[in-house]
Amino acid sequence: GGEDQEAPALSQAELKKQSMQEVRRSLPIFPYREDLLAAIHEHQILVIEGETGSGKTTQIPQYLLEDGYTKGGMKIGCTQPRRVAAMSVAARVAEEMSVKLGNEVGYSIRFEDCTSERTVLKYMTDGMLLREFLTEPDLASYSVIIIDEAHERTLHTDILFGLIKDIARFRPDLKVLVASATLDTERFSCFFDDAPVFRIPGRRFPVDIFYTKAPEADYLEACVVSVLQIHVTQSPGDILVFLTGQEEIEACCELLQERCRRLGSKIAELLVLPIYANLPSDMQAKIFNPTPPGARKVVVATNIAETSLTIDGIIYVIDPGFCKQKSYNARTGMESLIVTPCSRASANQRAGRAGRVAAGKCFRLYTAWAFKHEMEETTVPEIQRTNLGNVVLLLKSLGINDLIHFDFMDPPPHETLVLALEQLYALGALNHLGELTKLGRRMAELPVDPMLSKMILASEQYKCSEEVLTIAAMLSVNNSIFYRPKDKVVHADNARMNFVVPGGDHLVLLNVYTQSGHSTQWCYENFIQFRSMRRARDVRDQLEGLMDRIEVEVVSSQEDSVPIRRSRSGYFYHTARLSKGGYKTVKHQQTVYVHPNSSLFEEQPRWLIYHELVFTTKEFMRQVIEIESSWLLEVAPHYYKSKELEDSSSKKMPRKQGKTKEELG
DNA sequence: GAGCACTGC
Repeated sequence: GGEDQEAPALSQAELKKQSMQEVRRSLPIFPYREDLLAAIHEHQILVIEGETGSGKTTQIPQYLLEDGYTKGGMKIGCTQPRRVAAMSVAARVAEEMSVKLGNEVGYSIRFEDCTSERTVLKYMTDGMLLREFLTEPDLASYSVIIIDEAHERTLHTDILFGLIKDIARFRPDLKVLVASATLDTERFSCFFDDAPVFRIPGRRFPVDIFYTKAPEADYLEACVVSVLQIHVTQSPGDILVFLTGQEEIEACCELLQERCRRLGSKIAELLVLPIYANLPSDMQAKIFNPTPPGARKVVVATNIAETSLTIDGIIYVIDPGFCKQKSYNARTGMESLIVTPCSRASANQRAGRAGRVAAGKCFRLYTAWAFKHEMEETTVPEIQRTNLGNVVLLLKSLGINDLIHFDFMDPPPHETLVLALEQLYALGALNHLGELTKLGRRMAELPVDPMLSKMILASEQYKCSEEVLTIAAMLSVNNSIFYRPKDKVVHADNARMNFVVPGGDHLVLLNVYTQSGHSTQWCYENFIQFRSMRRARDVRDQLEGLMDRIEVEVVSSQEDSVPIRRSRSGYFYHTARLSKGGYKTVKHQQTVYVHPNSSLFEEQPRWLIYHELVFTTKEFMRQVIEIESSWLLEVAPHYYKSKELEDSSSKKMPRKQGKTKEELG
């Protein structure tokens, strides 16, 4: 001993805290801290234009907290379009504040609430905040709401715009921040009654953009050639190629591998890696492995690499300028997924992926003229491309009766709203005045499409809610449950055949779920997508948890499929009858076909109900179940005239059947 | 006999 100790050395934790504060102070947003707080103090609504890497998402809530906006336990809420972002940003902020995640800083996403009584900084998905309106219509527990990534214009964000603008009028103490990338901030400002725009620069490297001199006839081939050219002529750095879907990506990867094989040792090693959302996780993870020295990595991706994930080391981007986009035709109720030219905003986002670590280059496989004249400025917002049944039900249950005049930033097509209202009326969720019924109120509690929630509520009377909950969960998993890799098509189809039971696809799905071991091993052996099964189980658990609140008893019909199929007739809007060559929808006499993947593809029953109508090569009904036409009159006498249900192809049908119309009134 | 962009409650 005997040594004089001066001030005690800083502990590990304190050192870490200090360096973290240094990082915070080095962010581009830091010099703007005081001005930003002053602007927020002065204005109720502020649009914040901040590029990626400015630090706005992690810092602004902390600045507000430091400035006293959480006094008295008031919360600061910040929405994100994606679950992963909400989780990871919350974790980062908790670390910066040296608190345990879930205490002062937390997040809330579907299936997972990581918040507590103490939580004052709450990150959440935009859909989650939308649901919160149901329990707290004025958001009274919040002092600030931040809508982040507003430029993405997700369906939920767009609805939030209208609702928040409305409550801001009678809650002058509520601060609203709309944060967006450099895009369209004027439009946001205009929508929010000329709210001022506060600009924060980002930290990005320059990206040189190159166009082709003439349009490319075959963009897949052009991609392959460009990759090889970059590989041979350009300095080190990985390549990111944007294609539209799995099939294209597989084809591109195969072509690249084949040409590299042919060139052999004449060129350096090229690692070719595909990435798309449906790719099994272990294969997805490969894109993040560091590139070995001397080699080059090329990642061939869908739009997933545009926003959802970032790959380090990308210096070169190849952009053919196309993407797959969903659209919805409200006149026919049909969805389609079509390859379309992407927007200029999307093209710029793609190019930006080349400038995250160093200066980069983007090769656009179209002409500068096409960029300027043939591409739309921004992508059509989701609200204008989708079925709105769910959203309309939610807004109705928030007491918004006049949806036609709701303050949408970009209103959906009139027909989409009308069809949604019509269907809700037909389901009994709305009365003839367009007001929510008791049934509608119960339906709104369930986070599924109205026709699925109707099915769940109908199952009560047929005593088969246990089974119907499972079917609803399986149907709301939009991906195919069945895994069908190209090289094992026969095995996969055999595995699938093992699950087939009579009655229709819904019963097959029920069978898969019932037999499922839910383990990765079981799924792998049975050619079932593990991720889809896990999701179905999560959805089912959530729905089952809500049954108490809507007063539905969870009971099983055991082996009997009739009650299950009867519950399904809640889907009477989606009825089709066999007619020569295919089917005709009962309501619009539209010609449609059973999807070849359906278990009823060969049986062709006289009457069936389909889950969805999708246009690909033909008008296909996906997920169909056999029913009896008499059930339809039972569940929807107000909707069907018995004449429509007469079976003209059957000579056995007695003519007096038509009288039931009068009998049913 | 066809085929699955991406999110989210």
